[in-house]
Formats: sequence, C-alpha cells, structure tokens
Amino acid sequence: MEPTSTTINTSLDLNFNPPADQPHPPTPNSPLKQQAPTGILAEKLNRISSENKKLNQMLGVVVENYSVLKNQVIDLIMKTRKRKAAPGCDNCCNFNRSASSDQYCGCCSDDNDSCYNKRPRENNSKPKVMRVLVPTPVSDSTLIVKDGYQWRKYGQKVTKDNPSPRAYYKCSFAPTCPVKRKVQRSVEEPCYLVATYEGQHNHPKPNSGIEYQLIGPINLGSNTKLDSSNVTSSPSSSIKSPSSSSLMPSMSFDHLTKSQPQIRSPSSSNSSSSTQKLLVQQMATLLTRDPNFTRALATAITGNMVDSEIWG
DNA sequence: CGTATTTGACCTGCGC
DNA sequence: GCGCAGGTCAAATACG
Repeated sequence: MEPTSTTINTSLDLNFNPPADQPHPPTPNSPLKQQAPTGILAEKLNRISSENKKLNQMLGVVVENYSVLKNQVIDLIMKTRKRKAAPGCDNCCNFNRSASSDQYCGCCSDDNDSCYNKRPRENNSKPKVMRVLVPTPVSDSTLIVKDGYQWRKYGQKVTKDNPSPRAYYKCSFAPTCPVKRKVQRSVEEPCYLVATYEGQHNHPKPNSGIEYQLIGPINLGSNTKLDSSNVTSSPSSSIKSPSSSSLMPSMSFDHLTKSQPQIRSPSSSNSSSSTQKLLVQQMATLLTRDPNFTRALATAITGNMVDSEIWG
C-alpha cells in the first residue's frame, strides 16, 4: 500500500470558497503561462513532483511511527489497567460462571485482561463482548439497531428474565465475519434496546456515513438486567473512556455520536461542554485514524503548496 | 425468483 | 440422568 499520488482519493477539497481578494490560480489560457518559458515550468514541475514524492514518503513514515506509538500506548494502558484491576477488578465484571456467555462487560473484553485471566480456561477463547444502549420508542416493537453494519437475523427467543424477545443477528456483510449481535429491549429501561456484540469485524464498515442513535457502550457488570444507574446518573458513564474506545479501532462504537437530548442528567448543562469536547476528540480520533483522510489532507496541503510555489 | 425474516425444532451447557 | 434455558439451525413464509 504505497501512498502514491495516482492512488490517492483527492475528493477532499480543503480549498473551498476562497476569499475574493485572494488571487486565483490562472487558467491554462492565462497570460502567466504564456509569459513563463516552458523549460522553467517543466523544471519547476519536476522539482515539485520530487518534493511531492518526498512528502508522501515522509507521510508514510509519520503514519508508520504513529501506528508504532499507538501500539506502545495500547500496551502501556493495558499494563496499567491490568495492575489496577488485578486486586479485585471492582470497576468491571464480577464474573459469574453460571451466567450465560454474554455476561462480560466491555471494559475487560481483552483476552489479556485480568478479568479474563480469572475465568476458567475454556472461556479465554470467548470473543470480545460489548454492549450498547439504543434509545428506541417503547411502542416500537422491532428489534432493529442501525449501526452501519449489515446484519442477518437468524433467530429470536424469549428469555426467562425478560418478557420481550431477544433477536439474534449475524454480520452479513462479509461471509467470514464472525461478529454476532443480540438485541433485546431492556426490562428495566423499556425505552432502550440493549445490543450485545460478540467478536470483531474483519472487514471495514460498509456504511460509514450512517447516523447513529446509540449512546453506549455501557458496563452492565455481571447482571443481565440493566443497571439504570449506569445510564441515567452520569452522562460520562455511558460514554466509553478514551482508554478503551479510541484505541480499539476494531470496535466501531467508539465512533458513536451522542445526541444531546438523550443525556438524561440533571447536570447536563454543566456536562454539555465536556460532552462536546469528548465528541470532538472522538471525531478527531476517527478522522486521524482514517488513512484516506490523512492522505487526502496531505494531498490537499501539498497541492496548495504546489499552487503557491507555481503561481506565487 | 432471490433474499431476508420468521419460527418451531434441535443442540448444548449447566445445575440439581 | 433429567430438566431448564440460551443459542443455533433450517424449512416455511414474506417481500421486493
């Protein structure tokens, strides 16, 4: 995957709506081109092309270094979390062996996590499990959660502790994608659907421009019933912490937007700025993680530099 | 007609 | 071993 200028999608136009007083690049028929000798122009073009190549190489190095640094940060955070959670792991799942396989909270979904280490050996191969809450009208009986992926429903079951049925979905975008999803209306918060995701997508998101309505992920601990305090008392508790969200590119729900009316906290006015900051951080993380965006940005910047060198 | 959904049957794991 | 509950399969059905 060599980021060459021929393969870069340059659809991102950062130079929209230029100020009226700014000189526009001359058209091919402009007097400037007629004035400048073609030899000098060709020489400039060659020089700029080589600089463009150098910049692309530098960008590649930067991206490479970024990913290396990111991995180091992930390792560091995992080690820190392991050390903190080892005594009792109070902040996450009190794993109940008799519970069903979806009893893991999202915070300890990593196989190396201390919670997993405390589990029986046969559970170490469990896929990552993550839960999100989706606000849905109580009158809406359809167990449909729009998260940008394509799902195929393969079963529905009424469970013992919840009168509303639980729907089982498999990711149908890629035949080999192992991700499964369970959707069930919360018994304690009927206005929310609880979506439980198992596994990681092994393919890119098919529709990245979709509008999300999710406010999760949440930590439900070992109890299958929705702990309403996790949702209602603290807005920040329903937003995944940066340590687990922005550094988990495989799980798409760290990209979720959270619409303001869904924050049901008396202190929502105080927390709105922090929520906005968090949103901005998440969006920035999402954008910087997207190689297409970074390439397009670099192309646009180098294009501007080329323009200014040629015409300025 | 192809694809997605529904739904009853079957499988599997766990507790007693 | 039996019963229960959750999870999955697959034939039937619906839909575009």
